Amino acid sequence: MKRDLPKTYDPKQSEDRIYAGWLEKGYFRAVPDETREPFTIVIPPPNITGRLHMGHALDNTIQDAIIRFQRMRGRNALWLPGTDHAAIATETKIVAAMAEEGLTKAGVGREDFLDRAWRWSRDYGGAIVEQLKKLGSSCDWDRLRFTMDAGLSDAVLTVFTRLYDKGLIYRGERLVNWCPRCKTSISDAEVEHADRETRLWRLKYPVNELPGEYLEFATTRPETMLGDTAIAVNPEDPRYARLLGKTVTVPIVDRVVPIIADEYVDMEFGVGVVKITPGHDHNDFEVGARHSLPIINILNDDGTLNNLCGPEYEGLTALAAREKIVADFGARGLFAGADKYAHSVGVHDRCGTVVEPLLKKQWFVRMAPLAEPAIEALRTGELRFVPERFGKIYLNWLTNIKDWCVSRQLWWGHRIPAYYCADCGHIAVSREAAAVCPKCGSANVFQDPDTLDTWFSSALWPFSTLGWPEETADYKYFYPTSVLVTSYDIIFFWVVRMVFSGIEQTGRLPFRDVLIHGLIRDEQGRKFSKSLGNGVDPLDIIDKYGADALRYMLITGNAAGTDIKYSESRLLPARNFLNKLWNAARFILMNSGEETPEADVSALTSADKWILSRTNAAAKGVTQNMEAYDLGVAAQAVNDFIWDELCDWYIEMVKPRLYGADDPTRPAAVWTLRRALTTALKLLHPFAPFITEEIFTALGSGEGSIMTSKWPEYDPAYDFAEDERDIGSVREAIKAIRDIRQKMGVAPGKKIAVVVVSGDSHTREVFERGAAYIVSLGGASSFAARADKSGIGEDAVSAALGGAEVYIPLADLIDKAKEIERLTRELKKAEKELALCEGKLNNPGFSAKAPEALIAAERGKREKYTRVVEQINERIGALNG
RNA sequence: GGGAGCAUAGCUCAGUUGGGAGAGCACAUGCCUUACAAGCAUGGGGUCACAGGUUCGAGCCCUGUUGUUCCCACCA
Repeated sequence: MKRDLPKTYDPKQSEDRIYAGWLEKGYFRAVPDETREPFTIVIPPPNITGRLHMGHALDNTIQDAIIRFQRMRGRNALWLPGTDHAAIATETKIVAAMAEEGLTKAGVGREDFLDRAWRWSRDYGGAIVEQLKKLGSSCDWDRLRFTMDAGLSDAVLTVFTRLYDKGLIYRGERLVNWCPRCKTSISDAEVEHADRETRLWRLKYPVNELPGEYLEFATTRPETMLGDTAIAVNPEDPRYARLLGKTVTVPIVDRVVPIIADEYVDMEFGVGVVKITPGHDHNDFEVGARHSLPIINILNDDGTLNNLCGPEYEGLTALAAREKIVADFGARGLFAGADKYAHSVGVHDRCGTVVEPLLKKQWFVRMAPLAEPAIEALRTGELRFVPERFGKIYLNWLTNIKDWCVSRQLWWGHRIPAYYCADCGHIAVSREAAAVCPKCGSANVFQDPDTLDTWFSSALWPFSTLGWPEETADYKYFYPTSVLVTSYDIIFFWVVRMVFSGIEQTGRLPFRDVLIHGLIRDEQGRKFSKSLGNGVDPLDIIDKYGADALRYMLITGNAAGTDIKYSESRLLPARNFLNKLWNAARFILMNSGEETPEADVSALTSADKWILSRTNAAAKGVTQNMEAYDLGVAAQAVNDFIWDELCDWYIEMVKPRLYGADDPTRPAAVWTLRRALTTALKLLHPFAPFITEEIFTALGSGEGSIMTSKWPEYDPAYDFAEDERDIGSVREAIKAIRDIRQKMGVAPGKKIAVVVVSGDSHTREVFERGAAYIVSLGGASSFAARADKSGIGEDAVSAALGGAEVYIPLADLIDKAKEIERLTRELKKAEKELALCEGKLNNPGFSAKAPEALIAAERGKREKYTRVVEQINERIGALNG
């Protein structure tokens, strides 16, 4: 296999085999070891609702790159995988699947439904694990966790009861966001706002104390008037001062309600009058609380009107009721008009249904005391976001936080451990099911039917996965974790909740660093979504280009926290780069033979020292960037090193030495090639694990797997600054030769002489590449000796010295070329200015009408730039001469 | 209303102690040169959105303006 590598790299031949090998060797496994420092990442658990998408591929590529880097650096690296039960998302999917069989939740019952949900979670959870493996993820699969595992559920119970005992969880009747389709409450974070085109209706209520007078108001939701318990104006509003304290009658339900004054009413908006419906609007609820207004709920759980609305309205949908109300008002002469109006409405992020504020008894987490230490952690710098700006978003949200509604009217999830006594009404919250009421002894107790918000369990993920609340060895050793990697869209949902849960429950931050990445979008910048049909399956891409190419594409050309516009064309440069590496490896294997020359610094040529020094620099740069989480810059640095320096320069330079089988410097070249390549492979391994392993094995370094090999650190023994400068000079010289030919007007075929500071193979390199003659720093004899050694030949030497057209020391040459370049730019600029003022002066309208001062100024400019152009031309001429 | 981004080559984007304006793709020219045409060599292409300021020096720091994206809140 060593010699017969194919011309193009085929990932399919390698990836599955290599991954199986890693698994077999147990390289992903991590166990506590007090002699080593841990490095821990917990995976953001994917939802078991379906297959992984490109966003997951990005998220997990970043994590794998970091964990592989740390593992190679000697840390005891654990990447803990798992999946999330995704309560509402999964339940919605299962309900939809059941509907196709003609089944409903109520029809099959709770137990049967949960059976289906468990089957679902096993099927999809398994598929997700397979996808992660295809990507090359080096997770410790023995530790695979699921948010509904026994251990994790136990953690949920512990946290819920603890918070309850501390008074941080309470049950209360509040306006919650109610999804009439999913028939559950949802948290504020689950409500999205969407712009809708609607109408602003103007309606009137008769004022009871002043017959014939009406109070006009505006509303976007006429149907809620059935639940009105007041009508409000601004206390400062002179138009309505005389009406305060009087009452109006709400028609249809014939309810007499007061006219009240409240700051909340904006005098500028509409006619400055608002109907107050405390049962169906958050602002109205607060107004109602201030004025002790009754609260009337007019809706059923499915969003239709209930029996408080009278027989004509009961059962109607809100939309149907709206039309009927408007018609009714019209019939009573209480309709004052309607205007087109665009405003935003809250919709459920999972199903897009318009959310109804409804009065419900729900469980809440008291946020103020929990938010405080989470805010403090960021302020003190103990918690760090990368990039930093996401810290501001985190703070902004935490400082405005409201209590978190955690109960959901769903079956799939962690059931709330609250037990109600049907006889005395006592509520007991405990880890164990209560058989009898602890207060009255009645056996007539039942558990709360609701479950917890899915984020309640994910909030515990960094420690519940490690065995907490037990003080396990894993928990003690691997917690707190090192870095959390996720996208910015779940900072509110998840990151914040992990932070305050970690602080509250474990007394420590769950992680120090939070690395935030962006979202993957399509070529038009749109999110991937089912409805747009623009989704891409990472597995298809892996099948076509290989996992390495996908990973490499996702990492490069992107800074942390910014979105990536995905297009398949971005895979090509990644694939091409990996193929370049593949062929460099082929070349080295073809030429290295069986021998493994020892390192002997004295035998190394300048070129060898140069690439070793550059290798060293690459290792240093990549390491620094990896530590700073600048993965894109790190990957680019590896790319530049491999392609530009190793392939385009060193391999080209070293070819003559390799082709001459008895060249005395050949072993040094082979040794250097292998060392440079090996280092490059290691630096690339976090991003492209498969191809690097394949080549590493083929090289037969004796280090075993690249996964467990030692990360290349900066090594002062291979820092050859002088040789770096030398080759740098050669490279400059080659570029300069072309420059000087063009810019100094050396005729084609004419010879130029260039001084370089170095000898042997570089001289030859300059000679061949530049198609020019070269004199080295030591003068004629030195050049002759070196030219002879490098095989240029005596004829060429004499030609170089005798027939040179131009002779300039290298440093001057470079400076001069740059100076000429600069002058040329200035010349262009001056010529442009000159043309501009000449254009003005030649314009007859300008000379006739413009003020004299302006014309004089333009003349001055013309004179100035004419002189400047002249001067620059002179200087360029002098340099060329 | 509050907040955070973005604006750099035709396209997609990198670019932190402030000093060289860059990469990939595309384009042009010449090459199947014994690792690689998924390649090599060379080249053209820039008002770093605009206007000020600080500085010896600004793509980068400060102020303002314009355009654009996203997040949060939301006036019936």
